[in-house]
Amino acid sequence: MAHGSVRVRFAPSPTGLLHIGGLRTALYNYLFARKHDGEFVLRIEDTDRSRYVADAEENIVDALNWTGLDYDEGPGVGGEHAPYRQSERGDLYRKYARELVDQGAAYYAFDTEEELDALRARGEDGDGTPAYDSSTRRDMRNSLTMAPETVERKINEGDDYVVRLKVPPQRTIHFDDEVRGGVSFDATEIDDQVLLKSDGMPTYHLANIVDDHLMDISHVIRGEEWLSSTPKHVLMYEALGWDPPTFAHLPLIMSPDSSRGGKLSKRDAERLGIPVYVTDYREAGYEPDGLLNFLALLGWNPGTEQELFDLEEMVEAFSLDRVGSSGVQFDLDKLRWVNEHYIRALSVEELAERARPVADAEGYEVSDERLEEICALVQERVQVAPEVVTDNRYFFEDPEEYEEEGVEKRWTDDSADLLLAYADRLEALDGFDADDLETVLRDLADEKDVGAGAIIHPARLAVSGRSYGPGVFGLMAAVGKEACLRRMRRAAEVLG
RNA sequence: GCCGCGUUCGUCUAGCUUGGUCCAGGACGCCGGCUUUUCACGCCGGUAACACGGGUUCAAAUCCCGUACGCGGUACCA
Repeated sequence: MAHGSVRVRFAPSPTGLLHIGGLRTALYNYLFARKHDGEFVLRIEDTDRSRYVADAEENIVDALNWTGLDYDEGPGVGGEHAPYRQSERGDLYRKYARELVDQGAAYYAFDTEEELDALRARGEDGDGTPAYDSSTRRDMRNSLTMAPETVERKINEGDDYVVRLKVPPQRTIHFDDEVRGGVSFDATEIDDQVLLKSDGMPTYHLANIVDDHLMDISHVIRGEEWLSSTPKHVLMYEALGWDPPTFAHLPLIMSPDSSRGGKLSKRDAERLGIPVYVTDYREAGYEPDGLLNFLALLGWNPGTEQELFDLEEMVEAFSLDRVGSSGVQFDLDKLRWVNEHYIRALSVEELAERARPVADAEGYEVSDERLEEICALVQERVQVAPEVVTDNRYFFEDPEEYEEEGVEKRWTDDSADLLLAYADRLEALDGFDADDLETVLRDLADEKDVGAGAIIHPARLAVSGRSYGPGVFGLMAAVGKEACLRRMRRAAEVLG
């Protein structure tokens, strides 16, 4: 490695809410930095005024805070390379754009977007040669073809111009990628990229390399969509006489929809019920550590059979050479499975804290004590905290209907009588704890000479409306005496 | 179209550098069983893959070539 210390950056564009793929990129950068005792920098790439979204930066910061991916430098926390918003670093980019022009590695161009679009749209000319390719622009209106005085005059007169990278003809640009190995591009395939836009703002390409160099970034870890533009970046590093950082391009997160494929888009994800934004995961009640754990495994593997990691363990196990190179499909089931383990690791109090706002939002009045009792019962059967409430509504309200399949299978001719008898005995009971409920039921079953199941199943159906759930006795105790009696008697009546 | 990257169970993947120990291992999902005179958890078992075609070799998931397919890029967006 050419660099002494590791410095990486997460450089999102504030064009909207932070996407799940962005979080994974941040995670890998974070893991790599911590693993090598390096620094993790947050840089906001807000050079496109037209796509700027005011709240986006705050959302990005919130997401990083929520997941615990602490950055060492960035907006808000500062650092010796501040500022960390590209919109505040404009002069820097203009300076290096000029330097590139002075070195002959870039040039001023006066062609309008419309002219270029028209040329591109024309496709091939009659003789089969393309109307536009990488060499075409060399014959257009720019500082390569015009007299220096003319160029100077046009600029002084306020004509719109851009600065373009002058891609050298006939060259192969090669660079090494930590996850893909060697990658080569033929320079004739590379367009003369705009570096400085006519509004004076840099494009991603210029801003990116200037900042990565000035901020002393050692490793650029980003999504694969950047692989094709990396040769342009390499060319710029060369022209400026800078050492390029080490590159690592991560596989893209794809839509699990086999018929459509492609990058996981907002539309696809919504259609498939997959949350796209980090905010959505937070609202859905996923554990941040669980989300991170899942994301780490999406494109990386530790080389061992370990699947569950806390952040520290992930840091320890992480390495770029175990990052895969093919696109990965998002698997919601696996995320839920991972999250389930994080739910189990919670204390009952912690789970209740998470369930509280859900219960409140649903309008259920429940004491902390009882909510904890419920959490203890369902902790091992929910995958996401809100399900404590939303999948177990019978704790809060009488069931309105009874699961058809369960009734068919468990409700028999003698069920109503047994249930009524059970209810009567419970009514005479002083307390209402699970042990008593069980004793009474088993005694009754013995007397009536039936299996305990003959009462257990109907009781569950009556009290919860379902054929599955936590152990019946604990469940009934949590539901409470009054409600249990009411529900059993009603079921006896309704189901016969 | 062109350029680049990729292709092992439905999905995430191990294995590929240094060919044989792989009739390919793990995990999610799914199915079955055990346990529980209640659901689940747990445990046990099962299902299912080297994209295709040519080489090279005594031997190929592993090396080479080609094809197909997928994805990315091809913007004064990032």
